[in-house]
Amino acid sequence: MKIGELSSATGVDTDTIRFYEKSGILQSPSRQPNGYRAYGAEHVERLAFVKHCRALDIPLADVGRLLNFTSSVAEDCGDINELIDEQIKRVRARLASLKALEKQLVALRGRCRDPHPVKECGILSELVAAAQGDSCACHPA
Amino acid sequence: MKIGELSSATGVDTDTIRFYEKSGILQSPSRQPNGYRAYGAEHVERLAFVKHCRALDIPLADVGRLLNFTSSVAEDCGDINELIDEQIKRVRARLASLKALEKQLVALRGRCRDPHPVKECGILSELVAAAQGDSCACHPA
DNA sequence: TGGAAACCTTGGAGCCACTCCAATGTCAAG
DNA sequence: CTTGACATTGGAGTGGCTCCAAGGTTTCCA
Repeated sequence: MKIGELSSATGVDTDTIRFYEKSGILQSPSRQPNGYRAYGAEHVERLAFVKHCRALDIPLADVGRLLNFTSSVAEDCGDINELIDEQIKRVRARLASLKALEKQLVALRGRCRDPHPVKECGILSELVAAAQGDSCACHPA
Repeated sequence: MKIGELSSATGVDTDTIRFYEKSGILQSPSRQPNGYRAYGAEHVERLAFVKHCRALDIPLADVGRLLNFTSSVAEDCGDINELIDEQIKRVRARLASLKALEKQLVALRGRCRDPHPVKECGILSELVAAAQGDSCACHPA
């Protein structure tokens, strides 16, 4: 199985596959006589695992740790729980800050309903006012 | 005003200030005889503007465009509205995908309530199953 | 006055997870 | 025999910083 075939089997770009290999997430496959990478079913599975984890936005370093777990004989999976819990925490923190951000942007946008001369643009004057230390619609006290 | 003073006046790191200068967001200030950067009130204001925009997660390139608007004589501010609207769109798209992601992670986490042997870990078997093409708790059909 | 600590300078590397590119080599179809 | 699709490598670019090393300058305190 060549890299392009692995790519279309998994939906992961060839560049990304090579990148994963270089960063140690995927083991280097054996080579065909012409130098082409030769993959097997186990690579498809491993790469699909990585892809699924990345779809969950799990950092590559943590994906590597999970891959180790799959072949480890560790006593219990407390570390796995912890890893996922941390991921949930990260996502929730980002969600909270994005929600706040959306509010701020909508408030800012509300300062300027229709196009008019730049000098009268509420958005720009909000931003300038904020820069001058005044209170602003987007970041109310 | 030295770079450290500008930094504490605005709460922007000195490295970041130099980075902004290098990327053309802030103009190069004049220099003191000893080579130190010499800033004035206008720099404080401009940098505070940038900081505020960045707090709104507006990309640096767009911040640059906004800075141009503040000193431009453009006819109307339609471009500004558009820029902010795009930013809102980006934030909302990211919000939606993060919400989905949170659901998926929580579902995944639910597969493993308490620590137990790795072989029985619901999280890991979910991820492996997903990698094998089976349906998974985190990405239901 | 001396010496330490705190500042400043530059250039460059590192972060994350890719993504794109150029130059070159290999192979299958028509 | 050519064309096109694939493969290889190494390296640069993305965004927005952040950190570092190796040096120069200034400030503070005993």
